[in-house]
Amino acid sequence: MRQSSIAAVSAEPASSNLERNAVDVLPAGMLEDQLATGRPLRVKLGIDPTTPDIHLGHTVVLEKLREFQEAGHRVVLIVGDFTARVGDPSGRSAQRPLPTPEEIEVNAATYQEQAFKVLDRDRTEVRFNSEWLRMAPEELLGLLAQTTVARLIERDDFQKRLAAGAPIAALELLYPLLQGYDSVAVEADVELGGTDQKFNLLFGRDVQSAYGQKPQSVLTMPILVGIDGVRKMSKSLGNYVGVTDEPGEMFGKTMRVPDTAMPDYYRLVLGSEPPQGMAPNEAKRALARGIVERFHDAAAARGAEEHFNRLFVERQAPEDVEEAGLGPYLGNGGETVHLPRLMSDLFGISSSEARRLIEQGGVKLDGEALPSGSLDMPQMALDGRVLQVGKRRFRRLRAAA
RNA sequence: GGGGGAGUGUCCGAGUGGUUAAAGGAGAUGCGCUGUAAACGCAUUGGCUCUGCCUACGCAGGUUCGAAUCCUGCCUCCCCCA
Repeated sequence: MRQSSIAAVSAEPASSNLERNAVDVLPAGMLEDQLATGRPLRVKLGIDPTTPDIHLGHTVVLEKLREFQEAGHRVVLIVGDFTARVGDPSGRSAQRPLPTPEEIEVNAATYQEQAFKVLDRDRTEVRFNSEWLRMAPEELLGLLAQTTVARLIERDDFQKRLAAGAPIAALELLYPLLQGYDSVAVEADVELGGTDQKFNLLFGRDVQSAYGQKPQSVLTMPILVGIDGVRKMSKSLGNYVGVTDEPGEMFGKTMRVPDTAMPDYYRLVLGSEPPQGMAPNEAKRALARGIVERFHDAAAARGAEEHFNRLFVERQAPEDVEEAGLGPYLGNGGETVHLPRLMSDLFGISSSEARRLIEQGGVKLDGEALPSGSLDMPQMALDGRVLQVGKRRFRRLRAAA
């Protein structure tokens, strides 16, 4: 059901460069008129710091903001430290647990830093919306008086929930009003967001009107699918590539993207057309290199690919493997090591899971699978060898001194 | 204020007294294969001092030889009427 909102990117050339890849630019013609005035526009984006990291899904909109900056406009980045405590109902079929104030504070700090991996700091104004949303109750009543319940629940997310008999928290109803008030507070000319933000963005126009401002225009960008190739990229689904992920991790996660989702990644993350006539494997490698280069650098991209080849093509252990002493795991009077306990300690898996992995041939010593039932191994047979658990977990073992 | 209904493993979701660690699906993991951590196929998927033991079906008690399934209280949520 959420799939329908993950719009495929049109390859058609847009009328304006800034409208490239956009799904909606509303109201029709307004942005063009605004641009035609030659006046620098105030372009707003709000991000609620509900999770600690920005991922590639966020960068789709950030890249678009960057283009506005390059065209001479000013970006107003709103860190939704207040709205994070309300919870954006966009695209949700149930209310999600809200982050604590402490989490919000921590996330807000990392968000700004990470956003500047894409945005030009000098042309960005960062504002926290608690600045104006922590308003007097009388003012809040004034804001609430600007709309009706019918208007608030007409959004698709709520209609679906109502039809399914799912709960809608009263708090969630407030969200579009607050986000709209952000636009009033910063006097936004344009607001950007993902397609799932369409309702909120348009609602902001009404709020601005109610406060005697000229309503903003609205531009929505496609939602990037996660590395599962199906659902929206999101931290909570675990299908994301974070902008601060290590190069090797970033490369590997990108290689995991299904071939079918590659064109979207090319267009939305790298801003280029997918290469024609290239073998899928090569095309994906080029994509992965491009992404690592974008968020780290060229050397990191090369290193990440080498690392990838080593692990997944040559099936070898990485160059530098972390060491682990066997001392704490000795049993039988210091003779043997109980592998499940060792593995559970080193890799944070349960010892039952470790046993299963051994049974299934997923545990290797210097590249050779351990026979099933290898639960206790003599310490001397392990010393100096590389223990591999699954595809990606390695440790070089050292006997106790 | 009144009436009705629901809470199951990471998630969704069967199961209404007896081989039930609990169908099925998703996700995840492992193996095989390979052009990739793609796709496809197979397998695994509560924990542990592991041929056995412990814990588990919202929480706390109770009935019973035996309960996720019955009873009581509590908590949370949903719907309808007002």
